[in-house]
Amino acid sequence: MRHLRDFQFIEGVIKAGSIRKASEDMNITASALNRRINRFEDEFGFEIFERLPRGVRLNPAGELLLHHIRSQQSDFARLKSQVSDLSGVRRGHVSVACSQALLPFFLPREIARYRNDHPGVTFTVNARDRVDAERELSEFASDIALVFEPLTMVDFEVVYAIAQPIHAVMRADHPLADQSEVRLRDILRFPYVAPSENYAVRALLETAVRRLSGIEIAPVVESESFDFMRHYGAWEDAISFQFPVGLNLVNDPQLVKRPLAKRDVAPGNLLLGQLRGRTLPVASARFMQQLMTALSGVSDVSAYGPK
Amino acid sequence: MRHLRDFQFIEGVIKAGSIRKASEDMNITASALNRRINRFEDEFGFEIFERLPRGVRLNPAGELLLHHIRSQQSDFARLKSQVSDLSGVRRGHVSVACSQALLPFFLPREIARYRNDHPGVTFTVNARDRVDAERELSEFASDIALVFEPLTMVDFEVVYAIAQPIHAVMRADHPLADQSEVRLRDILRFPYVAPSENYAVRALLETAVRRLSGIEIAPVVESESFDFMRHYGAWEDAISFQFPVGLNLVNDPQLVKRPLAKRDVAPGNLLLGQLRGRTLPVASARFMQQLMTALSGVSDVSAYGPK
DNA sequence: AAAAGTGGTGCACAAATTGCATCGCTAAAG
DNA sequence: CTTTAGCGATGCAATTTGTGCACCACTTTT
Repeated sequence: MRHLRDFQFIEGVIKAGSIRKASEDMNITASALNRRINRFEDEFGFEIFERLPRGVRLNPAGELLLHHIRSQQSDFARLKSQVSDLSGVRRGHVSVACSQALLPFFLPREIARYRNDHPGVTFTVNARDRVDAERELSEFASDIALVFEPLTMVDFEVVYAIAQPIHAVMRADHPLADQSEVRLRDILRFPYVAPSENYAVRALLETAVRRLSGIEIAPVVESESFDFMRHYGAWEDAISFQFPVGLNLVNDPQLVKRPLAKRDVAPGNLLLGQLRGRTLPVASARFMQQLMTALSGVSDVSAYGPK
Repeated sequence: MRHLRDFQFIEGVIKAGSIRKASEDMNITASALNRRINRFEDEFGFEIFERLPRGVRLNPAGELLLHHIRSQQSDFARLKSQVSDLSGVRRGHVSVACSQALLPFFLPREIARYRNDHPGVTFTVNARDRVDAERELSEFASDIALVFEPLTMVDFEVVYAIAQPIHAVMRADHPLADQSEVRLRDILRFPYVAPSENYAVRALLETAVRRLSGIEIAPVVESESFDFMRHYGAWEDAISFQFPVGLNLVNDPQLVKRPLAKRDVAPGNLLLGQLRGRTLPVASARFMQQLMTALSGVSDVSAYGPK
């Protein structure tokens, strides 16, 4: 849209760090771009960039303006989504930032189901840790976040929350597999893999283990990739940890999952949220509705695994 | 601002009802204006006007767009207010829609006090009944509303509420003046003036009187102007009705106010509010804060009258 | 049937925007 | 200490964009 061009240029300059670099990215001369910026600052009444010898950087007023730009672009997208909604076809784009655990099974299923009803809606899905997810919300880079135990929570408006006990995933012939729930002490005697420090599973395990004096967490393999850890089980008979929403073991009869005893490890909270106070586009709001109902009937998800 | 020009033209066309009429108002040719509109619709992807033989009118998509325009203009004003706020001087503009009762005394005092601290802030004050006040909020024509008993309340977010018992205002030598509170039955035997039907005072009186079978409200003078009614007391010894926030009798020793008995007439609610979900500009938000503290210490206001 | 509205369009002209060359400046490199 | 490379700003000509005028097709009112 025409009236957003200045804003797009400003965003380009911010990202590039200098007017000249930005001009190369955006098919415009540095001189023209420079004048656009200057003219905008004139009309706006305030400078928004600090001029440094090596380029430009936003000043505090510019930070406020940047947030306004992001917010306005998102508003405009919502407007178009609303308009196309009332002209019959449901169009739009939904962007989700989520924990890795939801990538292999839960989100693909839900998105496919949504797109089955509304083929005009497209999706962006990105794995983000709980800090980055919130940052993306506040930068309007994502509409919806679905993460375990977010940390700061100032801009994160929780729409739906569900407790998820950590499950131990192991081979069906594992010595612990015949117990309906497993104790943390017992697990730590066997080889196990665990995610690295900034993931919720690991944090919950750490706090739980801290109560067992003299024991430390010592995974045989530590990784940031849940995908990798899941596949690792095919090669060594090691226990891994997962939240049940991320699991679909019906296709893999060799693996079973067992909940950790609640008195040992606190359950994690899976939080569905958005930017505080923001009104989502139609498509995103509806998809969030669907996620809520899917999560509230999450026993269905568990049903895919052994009872 | 440059990027809002299209929006301003669109607003002009909406107000004028036809492109040609709008073009006369806005120093532009009908042909140029027409092309701006068409180009905008092209880029927007949807028509926003219905073309009628006698002009143009918004279609549903246009209504949504109009709301977006209003919201964006207000957002932009807030942004500028925030920016000038961080550059030291507090500037801005506050627009208030309020009940008539607050015009003579309460609001002038509060605005003067605010402007004493922040001379850069300007004000718009308009008397609006409780329906129009809410409409103005949702059209972004007013930032703050301060009214008695608003009706629809869907877009009206109540920020602060305070109960106001109706007071009877009479001459100091009136037969009822020696009572600390007056009964409705007694008042109705004397001449009295009352506001017309769509004001909260009248509505509360009507519902109260309806419980006294066989009696009807019969004011000797009925008016929409509280100002007129207050002055009328100088000419005829008649009782009038007012909320205490609107009264400052310290300058008029000839008049006294007495509360109506609570068991006779329900107190009215004075509601301070804004558009639901809106983030107000800095100046408006601070002024609303001041109003809240002023209202919470409203016993000070009553102290201006006789105890 | 005529008149007075309306929105839409081709064309010449005016205005705003852009690209190029260049300046003055500062920090990093030699 | 000088040199160099990169930065933002600016004057001027070229070009793109927007505007005004005259006019069309159409509908309602007179």
